Amino acid sequence: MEEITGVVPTTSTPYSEFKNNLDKVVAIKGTIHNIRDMSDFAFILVRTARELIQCVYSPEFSDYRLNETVVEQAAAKVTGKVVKSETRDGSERYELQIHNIEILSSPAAIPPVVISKKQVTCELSVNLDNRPVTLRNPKERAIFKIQEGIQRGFREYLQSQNFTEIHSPKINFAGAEGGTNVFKLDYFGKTVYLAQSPQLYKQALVPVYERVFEIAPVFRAEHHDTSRHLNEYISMDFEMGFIDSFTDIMNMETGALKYIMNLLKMEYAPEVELLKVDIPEINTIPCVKFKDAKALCVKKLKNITDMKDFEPEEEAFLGKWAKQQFNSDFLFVTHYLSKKRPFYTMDDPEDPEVTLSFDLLFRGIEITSGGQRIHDYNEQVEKMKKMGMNPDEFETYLMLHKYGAPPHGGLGLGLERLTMHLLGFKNVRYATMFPRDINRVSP
RNA sequence: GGCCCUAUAGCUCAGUUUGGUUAGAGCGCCAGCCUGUCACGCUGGAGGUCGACGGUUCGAGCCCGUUUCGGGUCGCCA
Repeated sequence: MEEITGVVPTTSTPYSEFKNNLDKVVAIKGTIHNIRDMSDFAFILVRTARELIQCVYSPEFSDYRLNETVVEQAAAKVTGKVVKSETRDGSERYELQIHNIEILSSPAAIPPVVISKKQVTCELSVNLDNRPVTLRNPKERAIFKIQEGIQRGFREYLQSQNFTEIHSPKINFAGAEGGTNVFKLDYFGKTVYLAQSPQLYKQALVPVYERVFEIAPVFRAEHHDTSRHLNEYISMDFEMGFIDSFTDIMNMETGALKYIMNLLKMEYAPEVELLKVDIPEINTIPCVKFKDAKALCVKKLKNITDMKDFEPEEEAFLGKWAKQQFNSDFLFVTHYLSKKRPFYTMDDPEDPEVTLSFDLLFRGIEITSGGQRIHDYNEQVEKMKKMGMNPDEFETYLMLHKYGAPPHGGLGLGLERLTMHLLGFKNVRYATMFPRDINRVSP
């Protein structure tokens, strides 16, 4: 066995380590991604956790002789010397002169779709059917590395702001929020429901920890068959106490988004480059009141019928407007109508028709819903009655208010939707590793 | 769920004026060649119940009906 003289690159010390090992012998473990057989030599691209490393086989310096076991998708340990690549464009790159290849595992069949090219070219449903394989493609996996960066940024920023990370139960006895449909489940003979939001739990924890957040799946039994709906998705939620105004929540979100975008630029550069991600610049995010935004839409667009909410066309228009007017990819729309918001939303004391709530539009699509919550017990009970709900059914939830809650508020952010719009996809499923929708529960 | 579109090789798609012998291409796969590729290139080869069922016709990938799968769009929302 040849002596290893260099530092072995691992998933934590990847390709960038190469230049520190120039002319030294290292061993890398990875999957054979592509083989370009030239004449009496060959290029073998090895796929490691985050990049492709070019290895060169030639009888000149390889003790090993290529054989039929060296195939795409075989797991291998490749030993060799780190040298500078000959590149046509003169860019500085390094490669491995193969001394030896040890095959660690061999595939039983060739992949059903081509994953060794730059792009996976099959259609979405075929891609999803073959997810365990198609995700191996560098561009496909970069999507979910970016998604990891988004949730990591959300977590790190909130931790820096003294938020406590929580996990609320996903199996619940009460249907809780209502409005949208919940999945029913048999639970030892009782009917229980899958959580459609951590809302009630994160509010309950405000008097405990003051600031809490959760990144977790939520379940919606909606019969929507669209390019932006999932029946299970990752919700990034936070809730904070002792706020002076619901603008505190918007400021916190602005801070989190700034942090996330910066983190992507700094630590996810290979993926950002590979996917040509257009990372938005965020300074301050402009705000517009719902009724002003609606007036603008009515003025500029035809056939506006729903005066209580926005249609997709209106959101798209407001996105363009924010870009032109404020040079912002983001736009807060505030003071939504009381009747269109959930029962826990606080009404504006100056105008009870509207709420102290907001949505965040990103490039013309809604990604967040948030606002200030009712903290006074009697006020919450009254609002429930007004909305035709029975407060007795919400006894556990109302313990929050009954035994004292500070002024508070929070928001929920759909991780897949944010990923989708950041990467410019037309379908949320491209930004979902294993989507669960009305027709798909596998793989 | 409503409306519109589609289904041909493992994948992505052609299949023509008017239905007519053995249904084509690119990628992938297999074999051979190529001294630096980087979506390598070149030559050759294998690979098809034309989604399924029924109908019209001397004859259907093509026309008609039914059905299933897939895509788009709308209801709602993150």
